[in-house]
Amino acid sequence: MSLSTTYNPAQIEEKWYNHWEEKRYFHSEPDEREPYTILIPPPNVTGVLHMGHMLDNTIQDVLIRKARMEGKNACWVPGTDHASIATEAKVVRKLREQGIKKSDLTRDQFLGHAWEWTDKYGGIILQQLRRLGASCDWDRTGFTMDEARSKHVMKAFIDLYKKGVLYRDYRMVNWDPDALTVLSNEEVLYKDEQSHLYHVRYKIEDSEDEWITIATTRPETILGDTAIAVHPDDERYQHLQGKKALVPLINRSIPIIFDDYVDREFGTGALKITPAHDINDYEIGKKHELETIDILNEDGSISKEGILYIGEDRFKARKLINKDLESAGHLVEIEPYTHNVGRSERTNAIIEPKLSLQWYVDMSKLAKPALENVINDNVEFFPKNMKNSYRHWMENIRDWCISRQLWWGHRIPAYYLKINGEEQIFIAESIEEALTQAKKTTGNNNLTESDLVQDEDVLGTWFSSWLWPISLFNGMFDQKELDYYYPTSVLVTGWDIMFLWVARMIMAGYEWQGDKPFKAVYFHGMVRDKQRRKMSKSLGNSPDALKLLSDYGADGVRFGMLSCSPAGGDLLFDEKLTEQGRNFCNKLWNALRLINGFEVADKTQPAKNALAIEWIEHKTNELLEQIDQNFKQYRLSEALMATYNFVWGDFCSYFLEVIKPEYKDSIDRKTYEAVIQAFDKVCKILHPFMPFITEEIWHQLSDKKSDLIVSEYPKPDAYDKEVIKSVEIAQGIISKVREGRNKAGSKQRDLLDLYIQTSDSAKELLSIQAWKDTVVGMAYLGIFEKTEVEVPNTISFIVGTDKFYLDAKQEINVEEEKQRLKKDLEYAKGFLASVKKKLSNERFVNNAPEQVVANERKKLADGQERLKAIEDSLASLN
RNA sequence: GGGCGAUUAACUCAGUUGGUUUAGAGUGCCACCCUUACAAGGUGGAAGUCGUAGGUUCGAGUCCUACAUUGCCCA
Repeated sequence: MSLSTTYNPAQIEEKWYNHWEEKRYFHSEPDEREPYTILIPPPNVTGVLHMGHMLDNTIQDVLIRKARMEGKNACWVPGTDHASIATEAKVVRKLREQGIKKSDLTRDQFLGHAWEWTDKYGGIILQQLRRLGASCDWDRTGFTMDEARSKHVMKAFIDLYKKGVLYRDYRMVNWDPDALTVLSNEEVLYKDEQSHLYHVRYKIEDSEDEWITIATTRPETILGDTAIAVHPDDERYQHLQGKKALVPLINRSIPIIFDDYVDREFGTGALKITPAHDINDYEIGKKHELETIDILNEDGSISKEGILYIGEDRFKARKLINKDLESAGHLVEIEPYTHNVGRSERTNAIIEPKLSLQWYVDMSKLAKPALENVINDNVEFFPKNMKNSYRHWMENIRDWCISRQLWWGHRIPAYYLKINGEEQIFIAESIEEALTQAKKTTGNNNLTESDLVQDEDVLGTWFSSWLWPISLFNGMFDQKELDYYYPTSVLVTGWDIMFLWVARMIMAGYEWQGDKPFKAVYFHGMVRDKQRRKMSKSLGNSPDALKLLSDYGADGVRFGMLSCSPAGGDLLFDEKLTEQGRNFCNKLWNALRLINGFEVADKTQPAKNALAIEWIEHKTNELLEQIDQNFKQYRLSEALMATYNFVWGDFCSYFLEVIKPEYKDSIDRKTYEAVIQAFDKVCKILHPFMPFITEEIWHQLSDKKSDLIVSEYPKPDAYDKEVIKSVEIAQGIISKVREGRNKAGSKQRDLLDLYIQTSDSAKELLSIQAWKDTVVGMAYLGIFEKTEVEVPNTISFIVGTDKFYLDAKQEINVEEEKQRLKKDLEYAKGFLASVKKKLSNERFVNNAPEQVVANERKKLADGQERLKAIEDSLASLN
């Protein structure tokens, strides 16, 4: 059989993914095995695969595949969320392109379009995850707006209402004028932005020419001013007690009030108060019983109450009012100013503080168990320091605004009955149920459904997402599956949604199941570009995920994503890393080509092969132990790098090179079988990280009845450090011979002679035939023998404490050799000095543990031996 | 303003309760090599006062304090 010299992933990946799916390896049903469960953080139903998804899902797939191989009942449940705001915005935009306005449609008509859109684009991302190799149980795919999940949302809402945890209140909220909805605090992103501070003077009422100057970043809100506030102790303004000022351009008379909220240092020390458009002003307004004038419409344009610029957008109005203020002589100064601006996470629109009536969840009770159980590690966070921000947020938690002024989502099951101008609320799953309640409460049996009006708003998407760990198993209606899978094993997600989602899932878990939703949370970093900028569409700095998969193969991309993703830290993505992954695949592929090309013969196994086999087994166990340690702490990138170094350095560069037969020669059967076995093990270890190529190699290596994906993951076994050490000495010698060869410019396969200075350890090493053969073979030596005396015209070096002489069969450059030895000498001396310093310190000898002191003594003895060897060599050159 | 972290080679990062021969890896860099699995490769090499200044200790990259630089979260 002949294989191409480079690995071609495309067909192989498709072949194996289809095979795995056909065999239903990804599907899970409860049984007697230990479950290992992961729930996908649902991506937006209309989203497409980007770098963040690839990282998040690669990690999940690694964990789930390893668990599956370890014999656990692995269940990875996929799904999507309906992304209220994002999806509605997309649908509205699409309709607008067709010349249809949302306001021209009925709610049902609009939802028809939205579902059509969802059916068309929904699930694309789930298809794309298959390309990555994600081994999800697709039969269990959930969607936050499907029937089962919707039932949970309704039940949760009704349940919370009955418990008195839900309430409706008129408050200052975060208004998104583009999406035309309120947002929760967590959906607003704050950032410093360049802007201007406008100094505007207001005339004092009934004065000739007396003014008071305020500073504002939002001059358009002047139209809604209902007071000017100054600090009670501010001497500049004492004379204005009881006076009034006139709002520029509209001449509304407003009081000058005194309140110690005002910061005397800021601007002019005088603050304009606009209760309808600033949260702090609102508080002051309430305190001083000021009038509240809302000058903005929902879309951010000026309302009738604004008097001027009616219908103009808030930013256009700002420009207009500046011009008018200036020409009327009110504008004193404009200074550049940087301030914190909140924008909508979804639409990027600048958030408008707005008074409105919304539904809230009282968080005080829900937060308590959610905080406790993270602090005491009942729910374990990785990395640990994430607990700090979690605690901080939880301890300062504010109530959760859950209503959204949208149509796409779960409509709030609240029905309002108006009698004599007074409103009564009935919370029920259906209007029939609400009517029954209404009749009962009012005693009026003549009420009909038309007397009730359902809330026009929907619930925010996170109100369905927080139920995900419960709703995916239908937990509120049937505990059977939930009892088996819940709590799930681990949640893998980015730290950016810790509050938005993770915290709330924990709350929901304790609220409805009385238990945590997952045992651990693994927070990974954000994917950034090399300049540490977050990858985003608008910056255009994000590589096309699907193109990467085509160019480098899924295994290569997975390697690239993982190898640079320390837990919690940012991930600086560089295409070079996927290239490294691709090259690694190629390395594996060529190891396969080598082994497949072996001609097997029934003959005696060379001793050096037996030693190499013993060694690779020990090294594999050493690796397995490291991997085990790393996985326990979710240090996936370290586990992968350890494996990479093992495969490339130990398995390919050393093991295969040692056992590789001479050109045209055959390999003995015993060695061949051991090589297959060792490579099989490599495939198993690597499979969770790089599933496709390992499955292919596994089958190409030998005839197998079953597939790698469901094979048994190797368990770490005890390993012999002595064997590893003796081979390390051999490797040290081989490396030094190569260095000498390089320096002398002799060809790699010219046989050179190597002598070892007689010593106890030298005798012992040379007495092991396998060991000696290894060195002779790998270093291409003619002679490898002991010597009592210094061998002239050779390159000398030290490995461990033994001294070697390499005869490169040509005149050595004495000066160069001297320089090199002098450098070694310096190092040895410096080393000895530091050891001596420690040992001559009485307090060290007396206080340090015995072992530490003994080790220092050994260092001293070894160091002295080496020093002498170098000095001897130098002397012989003179 | 409150809180949390970071600072180790040119770059990205390990360094696990202080002691494993004066610090490791990957990438990059330099030199030599189309050699018989692999040039998407091989062999070898150079490269770091562990942010600064103090302190604790027999011993500090590791612990403490201050400072500098920097990132993030919350207001």
